[in-house]
Amino acid sequence: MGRQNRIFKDRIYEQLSRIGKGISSPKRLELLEILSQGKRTVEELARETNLTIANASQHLQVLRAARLVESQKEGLYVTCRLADQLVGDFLRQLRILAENRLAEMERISRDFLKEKKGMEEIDGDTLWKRVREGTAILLDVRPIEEYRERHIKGSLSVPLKELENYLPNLSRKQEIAAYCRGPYCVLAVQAVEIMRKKGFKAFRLKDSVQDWEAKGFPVVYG
Amino acid sequence: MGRQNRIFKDRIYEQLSRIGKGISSPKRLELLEILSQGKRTVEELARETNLTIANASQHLQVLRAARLVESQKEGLYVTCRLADQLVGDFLRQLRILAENRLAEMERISRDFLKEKKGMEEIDGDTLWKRVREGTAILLDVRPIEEYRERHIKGSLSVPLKELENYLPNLSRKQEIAAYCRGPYCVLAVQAVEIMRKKGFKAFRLKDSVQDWEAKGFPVVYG
DNA sequence: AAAGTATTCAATTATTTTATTGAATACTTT
DNA sequence: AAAGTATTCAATAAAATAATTGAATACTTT
Repeated sequence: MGRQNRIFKDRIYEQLSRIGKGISSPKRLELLEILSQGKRTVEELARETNLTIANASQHLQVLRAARLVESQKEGLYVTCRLADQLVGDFLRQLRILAENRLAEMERISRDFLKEKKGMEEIDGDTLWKRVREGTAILLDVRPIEEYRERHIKGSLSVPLKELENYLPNLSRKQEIAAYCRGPYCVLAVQAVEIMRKKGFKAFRLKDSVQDWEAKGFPVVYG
Repeated sequence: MGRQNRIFKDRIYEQLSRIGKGISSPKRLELLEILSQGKRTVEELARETNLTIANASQHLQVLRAARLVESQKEGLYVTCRLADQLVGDFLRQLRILAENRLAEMERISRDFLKEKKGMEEIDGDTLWKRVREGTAILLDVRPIEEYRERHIKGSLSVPLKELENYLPNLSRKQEIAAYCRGPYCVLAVQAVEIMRKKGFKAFRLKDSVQDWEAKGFPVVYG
């Protein structure tokens, strides 16, 4: 096939594999998923992923080498962010591919959610209609900064930590849906459990803001 | 965050990383790209990628473990194929992400193509208009089986190996575009070089059939 | 300027992945 | 049934990656 051609191909696929290497470790994928919600310091990332700081820093270097993540010093901390909107889209594609191809994905979710109530698939059209009509209420249970960055139109920011305090403002007659960072973030699951225990009609919306937007529903950018 | 939650996340990201591992090796990416054009035997794959058969077989096992590739014994050979249309789409996304994020991609291509003529970006709309009008001709220089699987509407199958024989049927007055498996396949580059040497007005279309289809142009399935 | 703190670097060890080789397996053809 | 061939398995060595620790760096605050 020609030596030059071989060298060319090897070089190109070498480059493509940089991105593959970036997403070949579970911890790096978790870091990326967190960053898809907004910027974070190395310290925050380490805490959220159960990594030591040195270890998180090392993984972040791999992600920077793959040009998936950018970071800069801001005051005392180094803050990291996804390098591009495209990276977030690509991660969503990866998730969709995995859900389609890897039967284990669904099994793991089912095992985790079994016996938990209110975790059934929610139909977006119905939910959005009810939120608009005011017959259902939609809570964004992520930290407030993430809500400020972008959130589902019509949703209320009630970070999980403040949910208990917020409950008096909610009615037990109304349907309440909670969402967070997506199907593998557990904030909404926890929120629904808390509300169900206290007798609220709570449901979980699996979607992230980006999923919701991809389905054609409206999103508010901060 | 709760032990159960941590275990859940670790399991999910472990699964996602299976796909990441699949695409973390240059050779596996090359195998996948070949398979995106249609099924192949292990032997053919090994030959096209410059791998030993045992080595190719091992990489293919990794790809099967990631559920990206499926294979079955057909007569004397094991034939492999992409497990799903989604896999091909995902690979295209990866390529697009790499082209956007990794400056090296363009540099490597430019270095490879430098001093080669007829490799400039071709505008799809103009090309398609000319092909329709008959003022330009479009050659598919891949092996005929790939053409039969799917090809750009209006294109003619002239596998690279048969190009020399086919040249008498072509006019030096007409514009001739050649395409193959995509921007990192060198068949069209070689075809254009051959034709240019003999005085034909040849150009290269970088797109694969799938790229062409994604841009909204018509494709014929076999 | 000194002290304090967040982050990265460097070195080590453990683990995983890759390439290579030869043997084993499974199917075809004769 | 025997011979032939394509593919995979198994074992090994080489290479790359991951986690851990302590030291070094760079910025802030006092």
